[in-house]
Amino acid sequence: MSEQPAEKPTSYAANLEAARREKLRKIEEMGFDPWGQRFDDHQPIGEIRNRENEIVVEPAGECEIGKPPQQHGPKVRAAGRIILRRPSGKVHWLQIHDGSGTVQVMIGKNQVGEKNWELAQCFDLGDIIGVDGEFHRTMKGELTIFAEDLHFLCKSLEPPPEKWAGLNDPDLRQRMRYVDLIHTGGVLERFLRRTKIVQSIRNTLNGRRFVEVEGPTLHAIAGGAAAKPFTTHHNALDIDLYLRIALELHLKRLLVGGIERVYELGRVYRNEGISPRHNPEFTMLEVYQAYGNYETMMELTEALIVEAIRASGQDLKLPWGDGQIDFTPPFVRKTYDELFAEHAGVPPQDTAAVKTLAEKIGFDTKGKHADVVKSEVFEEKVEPALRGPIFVTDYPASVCPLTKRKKSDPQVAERFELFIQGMEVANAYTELNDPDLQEELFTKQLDGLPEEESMARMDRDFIRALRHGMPPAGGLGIGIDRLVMLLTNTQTIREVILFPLLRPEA
RNA sequence: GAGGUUGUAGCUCAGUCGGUAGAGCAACGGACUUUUAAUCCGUAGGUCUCGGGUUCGAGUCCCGACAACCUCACCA
Repeated sequence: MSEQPAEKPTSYAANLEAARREKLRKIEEMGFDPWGQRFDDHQPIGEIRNRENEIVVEPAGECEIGKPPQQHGPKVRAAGRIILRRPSGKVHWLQIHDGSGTVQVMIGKNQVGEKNWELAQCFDLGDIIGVDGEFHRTMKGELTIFAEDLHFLCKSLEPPPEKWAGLNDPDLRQRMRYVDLIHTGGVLERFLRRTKIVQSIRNTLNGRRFVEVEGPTLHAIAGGAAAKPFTTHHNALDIDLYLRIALELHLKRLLVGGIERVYELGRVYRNEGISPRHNPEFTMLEVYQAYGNYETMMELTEALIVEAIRASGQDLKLPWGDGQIDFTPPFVRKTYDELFAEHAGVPPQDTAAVKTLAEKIGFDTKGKHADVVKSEVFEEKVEPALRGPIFVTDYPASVCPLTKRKKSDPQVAERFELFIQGMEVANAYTELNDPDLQEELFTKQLDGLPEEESMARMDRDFIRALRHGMPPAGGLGIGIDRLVMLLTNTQTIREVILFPLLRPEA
Protein backbone atom coordinates (compact mmCIF):
# COMPACT_ATOMS: atom_id res chain seq x y z
CA MET A 1 0.00 0.00 0.00
CA SER A 2 1.58 3.23 -1.12
CA GLU A 3 1.18 6.25 1.14
CA GLN A 4 0.32 9.49 -0.57
CA PRO A 5 2.99 12.00 0.40
CA ALA A 6 1.50 14.47 2.89
CA GLU A 7 0.38 17.58 1.09
CA LYS A 8 2.86 20.37 1.68
CA PRO A 9 1.17 23.36 3.28
CA THR A 10 1.99 26.72 1.78
CA SER A 11 5.32 27.85 3.10
CA TYR A 12 3.80 30.78 4.93
CA ALA A 13 1.19 28.77 6.80
CA ALA A 14 4.02 26.37 7.59
CA ASN A 15 6.04 29.27 9.02
CA LEU A 16 3.18 30.32 11.27
CA GLU A 17 2.91 26.77 12.57
CA ALA A 18 6.67 26.37 12.90
CA ALA A 19 6.84 29.43 15.16
CA ARG A 20 4.21 27.88 17.42
CA ARG A 21 5.88 24.47 17.42
CA GLU A 22 9.15 26.12 18.38
CA LYS A 23 7.44 27.68 21.41
CA LEU A 24 5.85 24.34 22.19
CA ARG A 25 9.34 22.84 22.26
CA LYS A 26 10.56 25.56 24.63
CA ILE A 27 7.57 25.04 26.92
CA GLU A 28 8.43 21.35 27.13
CA GLU A 29 12.11 22.18 27.69
CA MET A 30 11.15 24.36 30.67
CA GLY A 31 9.37 21.38 32.18
CA PHE A 32 5.79 22.41 31.47
CA ASP A 33 3.31 20.06 29.77
CA PRO A 34 2.25 21.80 26.54
CA TRP A 35 -1.02 19.84 26.57
CA GLY A 36 -1.79 20.48 30.22
CA GLN A 37 -3.04 18.46 33.13
CA ARG A 38 -5.99 18.44 35.50
CA PHE A 39 -6.52 21.95 36.86
CA ASP A 40 -8.78 22.17 39.91
CA ASP A 41 -10.55 24.90 41.81
CA HIS A 42 -10.61 27.57 39.14
CA GLN A 43 -13.63 29.85 38.99
CA PRO A 44 -15.57 30.80 35.85
CA ILE A 45 -14.39 34.19 34.66
CA GLY A 46 -17.95 35.52 34.83
CA GLU A 47 -18.05 34.67 38.54
CA ILE A 48 -14.68 36.26 39.13
CA ARG A 49 -15.90 39.47 37.55
CA ASN A 50 -18.85 39.41 39.95
CA ARG A 51 -16.43 39.61 42.90
CA GLU A 52 -15.69 43.25 42.06
CA ASN A 53 -17.36 44.37 45.30
CA GLU A 54 -14.63 42.60 47.30
CA ILE A 55 -12.01 45.02 46.01
CA VAL A 56 -10.82 47.52 48.61
CA VAL A 57 -8.93 50.73 47.90
CA GLU A 58 -6.48 52.02 50.52
CA PRO A 59 -7.48 55.40 52.01
CA ALA A 60 -5.93 58.23 50.00
CA GLY A 61 -3.87 59.49 52.94
CA GLU A 62 -1.72 56.39 52.97
CA CYS A 63 -0.83 56.71 49.31
CA GLU A 64 2.66 57.62 48.29
CA ILE A 65 2.79 60.84 46.31
CA GLY A 66 2.70 60.18 42.57
CA LYS A 67 1.66 56.57 42.99
CA PRO A 68 -1.81 55.22 42.38
CA PRO A 69 -3.89 54.23 45.40
CA GLN A 70 -3.17 50.67 46.50
CA GLN A 71 -5.89 48.16 45.82
CA HIS A 72 -6.48 44.74 47.25
CA GLY A 73 -8.86 42.14 45.98
CA PRO A 74 -9.66 38.46 46.32
CA LYS A 75 -7.16 35.79 45.32
CA VAL A 76 -8.60 34.04 42.28
CA ARG A 77 -7.76 31.21 39.93
CA ALA A 78 -8.92 31.27 36.34
CA ALA A 79 -8.49 29.12 33.25
CA GLY A 80 -9.07 30.44 29.78
CA ARG A 81 -7.97 30.96 26.23
CA ILE A 82 -5.71 33.87 25.32
CA ILE A 83 -7.68 35.97 22.85
CA LEU A 84 -5.63 39.19 22.97
CA ARG A 85 -2.01 40.00 23.88
CA ARG A 86 -0.39 43.35 24.54
CA PRO A 87 3.22 42.79 25.46
CA SER A 88 4.77 46.00 26.72
CA GLY A 89 8.36 45.55 27.83
CA LYS A 90 8.53 43.78 31.15
CA VAL A 91 4.79 43.60 31.55
CA HIS A 92 2.37 41.64 29.39
CA TRP A 93 -1.36 42.29 29.22
CA LEU A 94 -3.62 39.43 28.14
CA GLN A 95 -7.33 38.99 27.64
CA ILE A 96 -8.36 35.47 28.57
CA HIS A 97 -11.76 34.06 27.76
CA ASP A 98 -13.87 31.15 28.92
CA GLY A 99 -17.50 30.20 28.35
CA SER A 100 -18.64 32.71 30.95
CA GLY A 101 -16.71 35.82 30.00
CA THR A 102 -13.44 37.62 29.41
CA VAL A 103 -10.98 39.18 31.82
CA GLN A 104 -7.67 41.00 31.57
CA VAL A 105 -4.54 39.43 33.04
CA MET A 106 -1.39 41.36 33.93
CA ILE A 107 1.88 39.49 33.89
CA GLY A 108 4.74 41.54 35.33
CA LYS A 109 8.28 40.20 35.15
CA ASN A 110 9.03 41.06 38.78
CA GLN A 111 5.64 39.82 39.98
CA VAL A 112 5.57 36.29 38.52
CA GLY A 113 9.23 35.28 38.81
CA GLU A 114 11.83 34.30 36.25
CA LYS A 115 10.41 30.91 35.24
CA ASN A 116 6.83 32.11 34.73
CA TRP A 117 8.18 35.09 32.81
CA GLU A 118 10.07 32.75 30.48
CA LEU A 119 6.86 30.72 30.06
CA ALA A 120 4.88 33.86 29.21
CA GLN A 121 7.34 34.56 26.37
CA CYS A 122 6.02 31.36 24.77
CA PHE A 123 2.32 32.33 24.86
CA ASP A 124 0.53 32.60 21.55
CA LEU A 125 -2.97 33.78 20.80
CA GLY A 126 -5.24 30.79 21.20
CA ASP A 127 -3.23 29.06 23.94
CA ILE A 128 -5.11 28.02 27.06
CA ILE A 129 -3.54 28.97 30.37
CA GLY A 130 -4.29 28.95 34.07
CA VAL A 131 -3.68 32.00 36.26
CA ASP A 132 -3.43 32.49 40.02
CA GLY A 133 -3.49 36.07 41.17
CA GLU A 134 -5.17 38.95 42.89
CA PHE A 135 -8.26 40.43 41.32
CA HIS A 136 -8.64 44.20 41.26
CA ARG A 137 -8.64 47.17 38.96
CA THR A 138 -5.77 48.79 37.09
CA MET A 139 -5.01 52.50 37.25
CA LYS A 140 -7.22 52.96 34.20
CA GLY A 141 -10.03 51.06 35.88
CA GLU A 142 -9.93 47.72 34.04
CA LEU A 143 -10.83 44.65 36.10
CA THR A 144 -7.67 42.56 36.02
CA ILE A 145 -6.12 39.43 37.47
CA PHE A 146 -2.60 40.41 38.57
CA ALA A 147 -0.80 37.15 37.94
CA GLU A 148 1.28 35.59 40.72
CA ASP A 149 1.59 32.14 39.20
CA LEU A 150 1.02 30.75 35.72
CA HIS A 151 0.04 27.31 34.43
CA PHE A 152 0.18 26.05 30.90
CA LEU A 153 -2.93 24.09 29.87
CA CYS A 154 -2.94 23.76 26.08
CA LYS A 155 -0.93 24.89 23.06
CA SER A 156 -2.74 26.07 19.94
CA LEU A 157 -1.02 25.32 16.63
CA GLU A 158 -3.41 27.33 14.47
CA PRO A 159 -3.43 31.12 14.18
CA PRO A 160 -6.72 32.72 15.27
CA PRO A 161 -8.69 34.98 12.91
CA GLU A 162 -8.10 38.71 12.66
CA LYS A 163 -8.59 40.17 16.11
CA TRP A 164 -11.05 42.92 15.22
CA ALA A 165 -12.96 41.62 12.19
CA GLY A 166 -12.90 37.99 13.33
CA LEU A 167 -14.21 35.33 10.96
CA ASN A 168 -16.52 36.87 8.39
CA ASP A 169 -16.88 34.21 5.72
CA PRO A 170 -20.10 32.33 6.58
CA ASP A 171 -18.67 29.15 5.09
CA LEU A 172 -15.64 29.26 7.39
CA ARG A 173 -17.79 30.23 10.37
CA GLN A 174 -20.05 27.20 9.98
CA ARG A 175 -17.30 24.79 9.00
CA MET A 176 -15.08 25.88 11.88
CA ARG A 177 -17.82 26.58 14.41
CA TYR A 178 -15.26 26.02 17.17
CA VAL A 179 -13.41 29.12 15.99
CA ASP A 180 -16.65 30.99 15.46
CA LEU A 181 -17.77 30.28 19.03
CA ILE A 182 -14.54 31.72 20.41
CA HIS A 183 -14.15 34.77 18.24
CA THR A 184 -17.51 35.91 16.91
CA GLY A 185 -19.47 38.01 19.35
CA GLY A 186 -22.90 36.69 20.31
CA VAL A 187 -22.51 33.22 18.79
CA LEU A 188 -21.81 31.34 22.01
CA GLU A 189 -24.52 33.34 23.78
CA ARG A 190 -27.04 32.45 21.07
CA PHE A 191 -26.37 28.72 21.37
CA LEU A 192 -26.49 28.86 25.16
CA ARG A 193 -29.84 30.62 24.84
CA ARG A 194 -31.00 27.82 22.56
CA THR A 195 -30.15 25.33 25.28
CA LYS A 196 -32.13 27.35 27.84
CA ILE A 197 -35.14 27.43 25.52
CA VAL A 198 -35.02 23.65 25.03
CA GLN A 199 -34.58 23.08 28.78
CA SER A 200 -37.55 25.33 29.48
CA ILE A 201 -39.73 23.39 27.05
CA ARG A 202 -38.86 20.14 28.83
CA ASN A 203 -39.53 21.75 32.21
CA THR A 204 -42.92 23.06 31.13
CA LEU A 205 -43.97 19.68 29.78
CA ASN A 206 -42.58 17.68 32.68
CA GLY A 207 -44.37 20.06 35.06
CA ARG A 208 -47.62 19.14 33.34
CA ARG A 209 -46.96 15.41 33.78
CA PHE A 210 -45.91 14.74 30.19
CA VAL A 211 -43.58 11.78 29.74
CA GLU A 212 -40.54 12.14 27.48
CA VAL A 213 -39.80 9.14 25.26
CA GLU A 214 -37.38 8.20 22.50
CA GLY A 215 -38.92 6.77 19.36
CA PRO A 216 -37.05 5.01 16.57
CA THR A 217 -35.25 7.14 14.02
CA LEU A 218 -34.97 4.28 11.50
CA HIS A 219 -38.37 3.70 9.96
CA ALA A 220 -39.54 1.03 7.55
CA ILE A 221 -42.31 3.43 6.49
CA ALA A 222 -41.53 7.15 6.60
CA GLY A 223 -44.89 8.44 7.74
CA GLY A 224 -46.46 11.27 9.68
CA ALA A 225 -45.61 14.11 7.33
CA ALA A 226 -45.43 15.04 3.68
CA ALA A 227 -41.69 14.98 2.95
CA LYS A 228 -39.05 13.12 1.00
CA PRO A 229 -37.08 10.84 3.32
CA PHE A 230 -33.41 9.88 3.40
CA THR A 231 -32.92 6.21 2.67
CA THR A 232 -30.43 3.88 4.28
CA HIS A 233 -29.81 0.17 4.52
CA HIS A 234 -29.47 -2.36 7.31
CA ASN A 235 -26.99 -5.03 6.29
CA ALA A 236 -27.83 -7.93 8.62
CA LEU A 237 -31.56 -7.70 7.94
CA ASP A 238 -30.90 -6.72 4.33
CA ILE A 239 -33.70 -4.16 4.30
CA ASP A 240 -33.91 -0.57 3.16
CA LEU A 241 -34.91 1.88 5.85
CA TYR A 242 -35.81 5.54 6.05
CA LEU A 243 -34.62 8.16 8.49
CA ARG A 244 -37.72 9.47 10.20
CA ILE A 245 -39.46 12.53 8.79
CA ALA A 246 -41.79 12.93 11.80
CA LEU A 247 -42.37 11.58 15.31
CA GLU A 248 -46.13 11.32 15.06
CA LEU A 249 -47.09 7.73 14.34
CA HIS A 250 -44.98 6.14 17.08
CA LEU A 251 -46.06 8.66 19.71
CA LYS A 252 -49.70 7.90 18.89
CA ARG A 253 -48.96 4.19 19.29
CA LEU A 254 -47.84 5.13 22.82
CA LEU A 255 -51.16 6.90 23.41
CA VAL A 256 -52.77 3.56 22.58
CA GLY A 257 -50.32 1.93 24.96
CA GLY A 258 -51.51 4.10 27.83
CA ILE A 259 -48.90 6.85 28.02
CA GLU A 260 -51.56 9.49 28.12
CA ARG A 261 -49.29 12.53 28.02
CA VAL A 262 -46.28 11.87 25.86
CA TYR A 263 -43.70 13.88 23.99
CA GLU A 264 -40.48 13.54 22.08
CA LEU A 265 -37.98 16.28 21.37
CA GLY A 266 -35.66 15.03 18.69
CA ARG A 267 -34.12 15.17 15.31
CA VAL A 268 -35.99 14.48 12.08
CA TYR A 269 -34.53 14.28 8.59
CA ARG A 270 -36.02 15.50 5.35
CA ASN A 271 -34.29 15.05 2.03
CA GLU A 272 -35.24 18.42 0.64
CA GLY A 273 -33.83 21.81 -0.22
CA ILE A 274 -31.63 23.96 1.97
CA SER A 275 -32.60 27.57 2.63
CA PRO A 276 -32.39 30.20 5.38
CA ARG A 277 -35.38 28.42 6.91
CA HIS A 278 -34.55 24.78 6.08
CA ASN A 279 -31.80 22.38 7.14
CA PRO A 280 -31.95 18.70 6.12
CA GLU A 281 -31.91 17.67 9.78
CA PHE A 282 -33.81 19.72 12.29
CA THR A 283 -35.23 19.45 15.77
CA MET A 284 -38.88 18.81 16.28
CA LEU A 285 -41.07 18.68 19.34
CA GLU A 286 -44.22 16.58 19.18
CA VAL A 287 -46.64 16.39 22.09
CA TYR A 288 -49.77 14.25 22.51
CA GLN A 289 -52.32 14.65 25.26
CA ALA A 290 -55.10 12.11 25.73
CA TYR A 291 -58.55 13.57 26.28
CA GLY A 292 -57.47 16.93 24.89
CA ASN A 293 -58.11 18.50 21.51
CA TYR A 294 -56.54 21.18 19.31
CA GLU A 295 -57.76 23.93 21.61
CA THR A 296 -55.94 22.27 24.52
CA MET A 297 -52.84 22.38 22.30
CA MET A 298 -53.28 26.11 21.63
CA GLU A 299 -53.12 26.87 25.32
CA LEU A 300 -50.11 24.56 25.68
CA THR A 301 -48.34 26.20 22.73
CA GLU A 302 -48.72 29.64 24.29
CA ALA A 303 -47.45 28.35 27.62
CA LEU A 304 -44.41 26.63 26.07
CA ILE A 305 -43.38 29.76 24.17
CA VAL A 306 -44.04 32.26 26.94
CA GLU A 307 -42.15 30.12 29.48
CA ALA A 308 -39.24 29.69 27.07
CA ILE A 309 -38.99 33.45 26.59
CA ARG A 310 -38.97 34.01 30.36
CA ALA A 311 -36.45 31.22 30.92
CA SER A 312 -34.07 32.76 28.42
CA GLY A 313 -34.27 35.98 30.40
CA GLN A 314 -36.21 38.05 27.90
CA ASP A 315 -39.25 40.29 27.69
CA LEU A 316 -42.41 39.16 25.89
CA LYS A 317 -41.86 41.90 23.33
CA LEU A 318 -38.86 40.58 21.42
CA PRO A 319 -36.79 42.38 18.81
CA TRP A 320 -37.00 41.01 15.29
CA GLY A 321 -34.91 42.72 12.61
CA ASP A 322 -35.96 46.35 12.56
CA GLY A 323 -39.22 45.65 14.37
CA GLN A 324 -40.43 43.48 17.21
CA ILE A 325 -42.74 40.57 17.96
CA ASP A 326 -45.23 40.76 20.80
CA PHE A 327 -45.64 37.35 22.42
CA THR A 328 -48.09 38.52 25.06
CA PRO A 329 -50.78 35.81 25.29
CA PRO A 330 -53.40 35.07 24.17
CA PHE A 331 -52.19 35.01 20.58
CA VAL A 332 -54.65 36.09 17.86
CA ARG A 333 -56.88 33.27 16.58
CA LYS A 334 -58.48 33.40 13.14
CA THR A 335 -59.98 30.73 10.91
CA TYR A 336 -58.45 29.66 7.64
CA ASP A 337 -61.49 30.94 5.71
CA GLU A 338 -61.49 34.31 7.49
CA LEU A 339 -57.85 34.87 6.59
CA PHE A 340 -58.38 33.58 3.08
CA ALA A 341 -61.14 36.13 2.44
CA GLU A 342 -59.04 38.85 4.07
CA HIS A 343 -55.76 38.36 2.17
CA ALA A 344 -56.71 36.55 -1.06
CA GLY A 345 -59.67 38.82 -1.73
CA VAL A 346 -61.84 35.93 -2.93
CA PRO A 347 -64.62 34.15 -1.02
CA PRO A 348 -63.11 30.83 0.13
CA GLN A 349 -66.33 28.94 -0.65
CA ASP A 350 -66.35 30.10 -4.29
CA THR A 351 -64.41 27.20 -5.82
CA ALA A 352 -64.48 28.65 -9.32
CA ALA A 353 -63.19 32.05 -8.21
CA VAL A 354 -60.40 30.43 -6.18
CA LYS A 355 -59.39 28.37 -9.20
CA THR A 356 -59.38 31.45 -11.44
CA LEU A 357 -57.18 33.28 -8.92
CA ALA A 358 -54.82 30.29 -8.72
CA GLU A 359 -54.43 30.25 -12.48
CA LYS A 360 -53.87 34.00 -12.50
CA ILE A 361 -50.99 33.49 -10.02
CA GLY A 362 -49.63 30.85 -12.37
CA PHE A 363 -50.48 27.58 -10.57
CA ASP A 364 -51.33 24.47 -12.55
CA THR A 365 -54.78 23.47 -11.32
CA LYS A 366 -55.44 20.57 -13.68
CA GLY A 367 -56.79 17.48 -11.94
CA LYS A 368 -56.22 18.89 -8.48
CA HIS A 369 -58.74 18.74 -5.67
CA ALA A 370 -60.38 22.14 -5.06
CA ASP A 371 -58.98 22.20 -1.50
CA VAL A 372 -55.45 21.55 -2.74
CA VAL A 373 -55.77 24.51 -5.11
CA LYS A 374 -57.15 26.61 -2.26
CA SER A 375 -54.28 25.53 -0.03
CA GLU A 376 -51.73 26.58 -2.67
CA VAL A 377 -53.34 30.00 -2.93
CA PHE A 378 -53.35 30.22 0.87
CA GLU A 379 -49.62 29.51 1.02
CA GLU A 380 -48.92 32.08 -1.68
CA LYS A 381 -51.23 34.90 -0.62
CA VAL A 382 -51.98 34.49 3.07
CA GLU A 383 -49.02 32.87 4.86
CA PRO A 384 -46.37 35.46 3.90
CA ALA A 385 -48.67 38.20 5.19
CA LEU A 386 -49.05 36.68 8.67
CA ARG A 387 -46.84 38.63 11.09
CA GLY A 388 -48.30 36.97 14.14
CA PRO A 389 -48.07 35.28 16.46
CA ILE A 390 -51.39 34.08 15.06
CA PHE A 391 -53.19 30.75 15.27
CA VAL A 392 -54.74 29.83 11.94
CA THR A 393 -57.58 27.39 12.71
CA ASP A 394 -60.00 25.06 10.95
CA TYR A 395 -58.26 23.83 7.81
CA PRO A 396 -60.02 22.11 4.87
CA ALA A 397 -60.35 18.48 5.93
CA SER A 398 -59.11 17.02 2.66
CA VAL A 399 -55.57 18.33 3.17
CA CYS A 400 -55.36 16.90 6.72
CA PRO A 401 -55.45 13.10 6.59
CA LEU A 402 -54.43 12.58 10.23
CA THR A 403 -56.90 15.04 11.71
CA LYS A 404 -60.35 14.65 13.19
CA ARG A 405 -63.17 16.43 11.41
CA LYS A 406 -65.36 19.05 13.06
CA LYS A 407 -68.59 17.44 14.27
CA SER A 408 -70.61 20.39 13.02
CA ASP A 409 -68.91 20.43 9.59
CA PRO A 410 -67.07 17.34 8.30
CA GLN A 411 -65.43 19.43 5.56
CA VAL A 412 -63.38 21.21 8.22
CA ALA A 413 -60.52 19.67 10.19
CA GLU A 414 -59.80 20.54 13.82
CA ARG A 415 -56.32 21.81 13.14
CA PHE A 416 -54.31 24.96 13.75
CA GLU A 417 -50.97 26.25 12.60
CA LEU A 418 -49.09 28.97 14.43
CA PHE A 419 -47.55 31.57 12.16
CA ILE A 420 -44.97 34.10 13.24
CA GLN A 421 -43.31 36.45 10.76
CA GLY A 422 -44.63 34.40 7.85
CA MET A 423 -43.00 31.24 9.23
CA GLU A 424 -44.93 28.14 10.21
CA VAL A 425 -43.76 27.43 13.75
CA ALA A 426 -46.33 25.00 15.13
CA ASN A 427 -48.93 22.61 13.76
CA ALA A 428 -51.59 20.89 15.85
CA TYR A 429 -54.61 18.64 15.47
CA THR A 430 -57.39 17.02 17.26
CA GLU A 431 -56.02 13.60 16.41
CA LEU A 432 -58.00 11.27 14.19
CA ASN A 433 -58.62 8.04 16.13
CA ASP A 434 -61.20 6.32 13.91
CA PRO A 435 -59.22 3.37 12.45
CA ASP A 436 -61.65 2.79 9.56
CA LEU A 437 -61.59 6.43 8.49
CA GLN A 438 -57.80 6.53 8.92
CA GLU A 439 -57.41 3.49 6.71
CA GLU A 440 -59.69 5.02 4.12
CA LEU A 441 -57.68 8.26 4.11
CA PHE A 442 -54.40 6.37 3.79
CA THR A 443 -55.82 4.35 0.91
CA LYS A 444 -57.37 7.25 -0.95
CA GLN A 445 -54.50 9.36 -2.19
CA LEU A 446 -55.07 13.08 -2.24
CA ASP A 447 -56.23 14.05 -5.70
CA GLY A 448 -53.40 15.07 -7.98
CA LEU A 449 -50.54 14.50 -5.54
CA PRO A 450 -47.74 11.98 -6.12
CA GLU A 451 -47.25 9.57 -3.23
CA GLU A 452 -44.05 11.08 -1.92
CA GLU A 453 -45.79 14.46 -1.54
CA SER A 454 -48.66 12.99 0.39
CA MET A 455 -48.98 12.23 4.07
CA ALA A 456 -51.23 9.33 3.16
CA ARG A 457 -48.65 6.56 3.26
CA MET A 458 -50.17 3.29 4.37
CA ASP A 459 -48.88 2.04 7.71
CA ARG A 460 -50.79 -1.14 8.54
CA ASP A 461 -49.37 -1.51 12.01
CA PHE A 462 -50.44 2.04 12.84
CA ILE A 463 -54.00 1.20 11.72
CA ARG A 464 -53.84 -1.94 13.86
CA ALA A 465 -52.81 0.20 16.82
CA LEU A 466 -55.77 2.52 16.26
CA ARG A 467 -58.06 -0.52 16.10
CA HIS A 468 -57.04 -1.30 19.67
CA GLY A 469 -58.42 2.11 20.64
CA MET A 470 -56.55 5.42 20.91
CA PRO A 471 -58.12 7.87 23.34
CA PRO A 472 -59.33 11.13 21.83
CA ALA A 473 -56.34 13.43 21.95
CA GLY A 474 -54.76 16.69 20.96
CA GLY A 475 -51.39 16.63 19.23
CA LEU A 476 -48.84 19.38 18.65
CA GLY A 477 -45.65 19.77 16.64
CA ILE A 478 -43.22 22.67 17.05
CA GLY A 479 -40.20 23.36 14.85
CA ILE A 480 -37.63 24.07 17.54
CA ASP A 481 -35.01 25.63 15.26
CA ARG A 482 -37.49 28.16 13.92
CA LEU A 483 -38.75 28.95 17.39
CA VAL A 484 -35.15 29.54 18.49
CA MET A 485 -34.64 31.83 15.49
CA LEU A 486 -37.63 33.92 16.55
CA LEU A 487 -36.57 34.04 20.20
CA THR A 488 -32.97 35.00 19.40
CA ASN A 489 -33.63 37.51 16.60
CA THR A 490 -31.78 35.31 14.09
CA GLN A 491 -32.81 35.49 10.45
CA THR A 492 -31.19 32.25 9.28
CA ILE A 493 -31.61 28.72 10.59
CA ARG A 494 -27.90 28.04 10.02
CA GLU A 495 -27.06 30.37 12.88
CA VAL A 496 -29.16 28.44 15.40
CA ILE A 497 -27.79 25.04 14.32
CA LEU A 498 -24.26 24.38 15.56
CA PHE A 499 -23.20 22.33 12.56
CA PRO A 500 -25.54 22.88 9.61
CA LEU A 501 -25.08 20.58 6.64
CA LEU A 502 -22.26 21.72 4.32
CA ARG A 503 -20.65 20.14 1.35
CA PRO A 504 -17.46 18.40 2.41
CA GLU A 505 -14.28 20.39 1.88
CA ALA A 506 -12.56 19.73 -1.43
C1' G B 1 -33.08 21.96 -9.50
C1' A B 2 -33.01 27.52 -11.85
C1' G B 3 -31.05 32.50 -11.66
C1' G B 4 -27.79 36.21 -9.36
C1' U B 5 -23.37 37.63 -6.35
C1' U B 6 -18.70 36.22 -4.53
C1' G B 7 -13.79 33.43 -4.34
C1' U B 8 -6.55 37.60 -3.99
C1' A B 9 -1.34 36.23 2.25
C1' G B 10 -3.29 32.38 8.34
C1' C B 11 -7.68 36.25 8.96
C1' U B 12 -10.29 40.95 7.14
C1' C B 13 -10.07 43.34 2.62
C1' A B 14 -7.99 46.83 -1.74
C1' G B 15 -6.31 45.93 -6.74
C1' U B 16 -8.22 51.65 -12.01
C1' C B 17 -8.29 50.73 -19.04
C1' G B 18 -5.28 43.79 -19.69
C1' G B 19 1.21 45.75 -18.52
C1' U B 20 6.44 43.25 -12.50
C1' A B 21 0.89 41.46 -6.36
C1' G B 22 -1.07 45.74 -2.13
C1' A B 23 -2.72 47.23 3.03
C1' G B 24 -4.25 46.21 8.14
C1' C B 25 -4.20 42.41 11.75
C1' A B 26 -1.52 37.91 12.96
C1' A B 27 3.95 36.02 12.58
C1' C B 28 9.42 36.98 13.16
C1' G B 29 13.63 40.58 15.20
C1' G B 30 14.23 45.10 18.25
C1' A B 31 12.42 49.30 22.11
C1' C B 32 8.95 49.85 26.15
C1' U B 33 6.41 47.78 33.92
C1' U B 34 -0.54 50.37 33.59
C1' U B 35 -1.92 48.55 28.31
C1' U B 36 -7.41 48.59 26.26
C1' A B 37 -7.85 46.65 18.49
C1' A B 38 -1.31 49.33 22.89
C1' U B 39 2.48 52.21 20.31
C1' C B 40 7.20 52.84 17.52
C1' C B 41 11.37 50.81 14.13
C1' G B 42 12.62 46.70 11.00
C1' U B 43 11.91 41.63 8.43
C1' A B 44 9.50 37.84 6.07
C1' G B 45 5.09 35.90 3.93
C1' G B 46 1.22 34.77 -2.68
C1' U B 47 -0.21 27.95 -7.31
C1' C B 48 -4.71 35.53 -7.19
C1' U B 49 -10.23 28.55 -5.88
C1' C B 50 -9.17 24.83 -9.98
C1' G B 51 -8.91 23.68 -15.46
C1' G B 52 -9.06 25.46 -20.35
C1' G B 53 -9.18 29.68 -23.96
C1' U B 54 -8.17 34.77 -26.16
C1' U B 55 -3.67 37.89 -26.08
C1' C B 56 3.08 39.84 -27.12
C1' G B 57 1.16 39.89 -22.02
C1' A B 58 -4.55 37.70 -17.72
C1' G B 59 -5.83 38.58 -10.54
C1' U B 60 -8.48 41.56 -14.42
C1' C B 61 -11.64 39.36 -20.61
C1' C B 62 -14.25 34.45 -22.36
C1' C B 63 -15.77 29.11 -21.38
C1' G B 64 -16.12 25.12 -17.90
C1' A B 65 -15.72 22.96 -12.91
C1' C B 66 -15.81 23.47 -7.53
C1' A B 67 -17.55 26.07 -3.10
C1' A B 68 -20.23 29.73 -0.20
C1' C B 69 -24.08 33.37 0.13
C1' C B 70 -28.85 35.52 -1.72
C1' U B 71 -33.57 34.85 -4.44
C1' C B 72 -36.89 31.18 -6.32
C1' A B 73 -38.67 25.97 -6.37
C1' C B 74 -39.55 21.61 -2.79
C1' C B 75 -40.62 21.97 2.50
C1' A B 76 -41.21 22.94 8.43
